[in-house]
Amino acid sequence: MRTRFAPSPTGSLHIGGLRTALFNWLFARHHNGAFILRIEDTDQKRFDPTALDTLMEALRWAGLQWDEGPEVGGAYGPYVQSERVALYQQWAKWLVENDKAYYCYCSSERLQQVNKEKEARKEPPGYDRRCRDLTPEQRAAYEAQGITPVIRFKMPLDGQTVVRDAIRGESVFDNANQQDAVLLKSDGFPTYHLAVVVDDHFMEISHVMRAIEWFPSFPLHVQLWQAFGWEMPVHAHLPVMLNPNGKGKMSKRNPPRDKYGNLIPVMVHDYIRAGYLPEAMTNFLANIGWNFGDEREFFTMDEAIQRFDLARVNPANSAFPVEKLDWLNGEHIRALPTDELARRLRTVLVDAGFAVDDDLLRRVTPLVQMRLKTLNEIISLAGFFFRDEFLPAPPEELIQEKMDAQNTCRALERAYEALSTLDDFSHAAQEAVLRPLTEELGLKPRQLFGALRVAVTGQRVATPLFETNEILGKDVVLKRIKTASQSLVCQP
RNA sequence: GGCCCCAUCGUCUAGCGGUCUAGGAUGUCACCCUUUCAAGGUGAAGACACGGGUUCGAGUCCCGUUGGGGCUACCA
Repeated sequence: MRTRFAPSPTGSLHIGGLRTALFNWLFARHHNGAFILRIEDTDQKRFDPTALDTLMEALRWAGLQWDEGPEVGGAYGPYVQSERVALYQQWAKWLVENDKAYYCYCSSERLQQVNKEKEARKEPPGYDRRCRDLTPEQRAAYEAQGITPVIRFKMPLDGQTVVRDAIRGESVFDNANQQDAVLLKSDGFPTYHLAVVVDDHFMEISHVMRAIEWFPSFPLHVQLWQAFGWEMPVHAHLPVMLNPNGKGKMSKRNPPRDKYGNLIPVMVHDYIRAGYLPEAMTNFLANIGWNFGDEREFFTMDEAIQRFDLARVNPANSAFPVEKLDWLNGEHIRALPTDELARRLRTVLVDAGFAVDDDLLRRVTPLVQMRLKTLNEIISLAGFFFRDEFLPAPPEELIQEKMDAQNTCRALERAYEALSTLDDFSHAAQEAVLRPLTEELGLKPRQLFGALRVAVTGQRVATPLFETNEILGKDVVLKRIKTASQSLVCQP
């Protein structure tokens, strides 16, 4: 079994592209086959020299290593279409010689004119096939004018094309509705239609899994395979991922938003930057349009490989379920060994400009592990551990529910006294003196501990108080409590 | 507009003629736990788009309607 992912390098990798790549990869791995990366860079106008690296980086991040393709090579190369142009030209010519295709000399101006007229007559747009049956004399006349022709496919004028998709079965298209598509452009480069058939054939691809957007050109491809007389691989068209509201497919134009109106990313790199785990991302994507087979939705890619099967691919399009991504990311964060999580958090902190003490990070990590939905949340939740300078909260933040400045100040002073007596500053030792203090002061634990948390961390929402204090150390903690109580101007 | 694809809780899905008074997950809400926030536990609300067939029997098969989506380039 051989599958391929064949993106065009026009920018960073689209999240939908990653899903397509993932399904191809899972299928190949399940069957112990090969997963091939092929670069479809036949559109010179949209060429972006940095895109290929970005694309490969995204695939590697997701763990989708390819067995053949750029950088790794393989027996069916080259794997970049711009390096295969001679092959496409050769086979385009073969089609012309065998009366399956023809040279077309029409200018794009004429094509536009034809479409304008068709539109006026309320006819569907399309080429009028003027060059389909040119005499040798007519051709010679055009050639004499120095016009570089394109090569168009001779689509059968009548009859039907039956296509077979592994996910939805057979569909029938009337040939009369089809176009004589351009196969070879006047710049000598192939269009997608020619290149995909030639490459899938010579690269011996056994299963083509691609986006449903290709379905309308499927009859053309089927006719091309037949014209060449080559055996066609199994084709499966994957459903599209729609915006979370179900309106239109995910794209940069038509930016997707979650139910609160927040923009959600479309590009893989934006998810990387946002602190999502590759384990979560692939797990999430595998659950869209495919399912594990039992009721589990949380699984590893090794487990998915064991079970991956085209029969469980759902033909229906789906809205992008963003909330599940956050949930799954949290689950994967919790499933990580603590030192591994620390390693990944380190990158986030360093990127945010913190000087990271690894010993400190190792102690903080267990406190945040069950609280993070994304790695980036470490900054807002526990960034205070790593900041050089302490940023105290405004004094009013110290005052808890049903308390006032006076009793808050008093409580902080009493806590200061209690903690300063401790030689052992472990969280257990702190709790042993602070919990009785709540009763003595007639406060609820949430009131006293809440005030202390704000005093010590500078935030209302933070890591658990005693464990946090233990890491910060007695000196720092006492100093911050004093600062806090002084900010409240207590009455004696 | 034309061609094509699709249709189960808000969302992702299970269901491949009888086991469906439709299962799971997420999200929402409530309660429990609780030092904040999480995590965890318990529970609640929540769907077979509609109309015809076929069949002893339809969420499951067929047709139509409606709705949604995709495509309609010398882009992929």
